[in-house]
Amino acid sequence: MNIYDVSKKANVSIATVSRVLNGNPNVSDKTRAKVLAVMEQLGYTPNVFARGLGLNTMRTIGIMCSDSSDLYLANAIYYLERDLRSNGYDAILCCTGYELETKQKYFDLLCSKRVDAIILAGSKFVEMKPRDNTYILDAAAKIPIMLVNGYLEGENIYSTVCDDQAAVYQAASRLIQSGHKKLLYVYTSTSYSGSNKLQGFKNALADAGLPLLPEYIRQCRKDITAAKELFFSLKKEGLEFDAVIASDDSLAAGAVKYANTAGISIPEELSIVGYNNSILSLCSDPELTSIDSKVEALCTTTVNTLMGVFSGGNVPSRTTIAADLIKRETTNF
Amino acid sequence: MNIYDVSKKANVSIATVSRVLNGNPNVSDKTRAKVLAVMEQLGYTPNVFARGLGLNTMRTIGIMCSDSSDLYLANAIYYLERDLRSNGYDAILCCTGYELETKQKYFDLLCSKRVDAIILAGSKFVEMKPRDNTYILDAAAKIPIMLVNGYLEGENIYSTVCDDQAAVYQAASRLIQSGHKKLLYVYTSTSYSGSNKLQGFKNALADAGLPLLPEYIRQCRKDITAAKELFFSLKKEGLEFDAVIASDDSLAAGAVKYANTAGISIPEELSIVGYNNSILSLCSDPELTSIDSKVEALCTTTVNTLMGVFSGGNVPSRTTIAADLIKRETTNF
DNA sequence: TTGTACGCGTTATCAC
DNA sequence: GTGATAACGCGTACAA
Repeated sequence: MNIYDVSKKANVSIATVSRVLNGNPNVSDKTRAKVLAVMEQLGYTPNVFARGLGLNTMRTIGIMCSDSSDLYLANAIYYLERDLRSNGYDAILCCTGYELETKQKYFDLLCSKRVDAIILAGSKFVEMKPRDNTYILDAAAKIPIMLVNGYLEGENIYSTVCDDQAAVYQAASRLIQSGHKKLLYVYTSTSYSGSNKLQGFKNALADAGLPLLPEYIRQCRKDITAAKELFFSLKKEGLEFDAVIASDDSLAAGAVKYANTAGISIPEELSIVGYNNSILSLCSDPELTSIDSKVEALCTTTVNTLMGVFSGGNVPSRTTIAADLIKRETTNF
Repeated sequence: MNIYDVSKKANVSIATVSRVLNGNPNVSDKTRAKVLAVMEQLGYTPNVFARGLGLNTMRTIGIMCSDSSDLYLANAIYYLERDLRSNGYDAILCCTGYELETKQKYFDLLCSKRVDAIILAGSKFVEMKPRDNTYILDAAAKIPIMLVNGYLEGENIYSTVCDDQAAVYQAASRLIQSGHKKLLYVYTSTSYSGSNKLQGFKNALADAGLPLLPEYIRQCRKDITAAKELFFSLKKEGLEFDAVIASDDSLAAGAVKYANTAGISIPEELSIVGYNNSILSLCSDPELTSIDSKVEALCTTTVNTLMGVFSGGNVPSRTTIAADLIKRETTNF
């Protein structure tokens, strides 16, 4: 079942069939109707491989993420796929894990699959050492590379980021304004996004004239139980804190469980702010005040930018989107 | 940059290059080394479209799910992609939403993309009315259809399911044995998986000689807050219950929040069992006893079965995997 | 062990 | 407005 069968049955050439297929206006209405009827009758579908061979594109985008079961990334993938599809593109998903070597390997793999672009979801792809990013720059020589909530400068590389720094700055400032003096910042990673959040925290303290004490900045695995234990051990250390800002809801959820267990009242004795406005912020009791990092907007913008790149438009290499502070029960502002 | 360039530079024919490419043993070591060197030097990658055109396969599997940001499905997608890739297959992701019409549309779309098989993740694809499933049966005439935690009988259709019925039966029986008399069952949907769970509940009551009261079987949106409100309204109705079995952790999490708010002690006054052993079971306080539906095993088995189908092996059209009851803090067994 | 020639199903470029 | 034909790049009989 191919274009020849259709052309034969419709008494036209394959060129005409192809024209009908691709909406070329240079076909008479009569011929078009005839061809369409035959296609319908034969249940003909064009072969995407042959088409890909000629056009050298399959209208397919590679999406890379470290772990599609991560709450944030799962949402990102959902929105990316949805928006790509509504633009007529398929998404090939590729979960790379966290090691540089496998990330590079999968990157090459996607390139060799002739995807039309690669979207890097999450801030885990840009490495600290510039030379560890050359594989991305190399790929950008061939196809557009889109970063969702990550930033890398380079030709044919486009970033859409959330203004994490401003968001954390705002949250910390709010806490300080409402009387908190001992803010604890807990974070999971030092990625692009992670270091921006931390910077926002530092700036807020500085602008409020509060001291920046290293023991009030702690790292923790992205794990509710691990976070809970961290807070208990901090308490044991004798560290006093009246507010927690977490770089991820899971850590904030751990803080809630810690406070509930230790008999510390929220938000009277301890205020807590999470990040990502995930399902965990609704599952926690009391519910988490959390920073909404606007995944959907980030993804939609990324896809729109990509479409702009395809159509040769002049698109910004970097777009920043403001976060939202969602107030719930773990803060009194 | 194609196979001709390589053959020219290596002074061999394209056939030889092709043989090297595909690991054909009929090439002398010397020639092979020469060709490989040239490939390396030119940075040559075979064109997948041309290859796909000849072989009529791109080693790509379509994964369909209703919503990739759903906790359960996000995990399923992760494992499916991982296992497919380790078998040398790519995964095209397709989130269909919940409407039959769009599901059908995306199904056709994937078929027209000439994927080698379609994996249906989650039990939301098999409809109650048999005629609403004909689109799946039709597709199965062309390519294998794999169901993850859903069941449909038909040629070239393979199901891997979790024994939900036995799992709920066991949980309910345990609750009854430990002295509970008024078990409330809350569920989200009446899919294949959903009706099995319910049947397990009914059987447990029957085998224990307890009455089956319709007011003790309630439906609720998959939403923590909605669930919490449901329990409050049931209490207001005057319904008494000493145990809750939920078809999803989100409903169980709602039950925990209800009990905490209403001052009901867990598990002394109210025992709660969730389903899926998701992150919510760890976020709840106390942590949820939950049924682990073994997503990873389900996915691995699905992919293995699919590989069996491809290699022409005799594979079972239906595989059942036992669930695990993970005991935590919301039950006293 | 190696090479030649054709088929795969499109799209695009001509000529008419 | 339509038709013939040449790419597109690879796999693979078949021949040597």
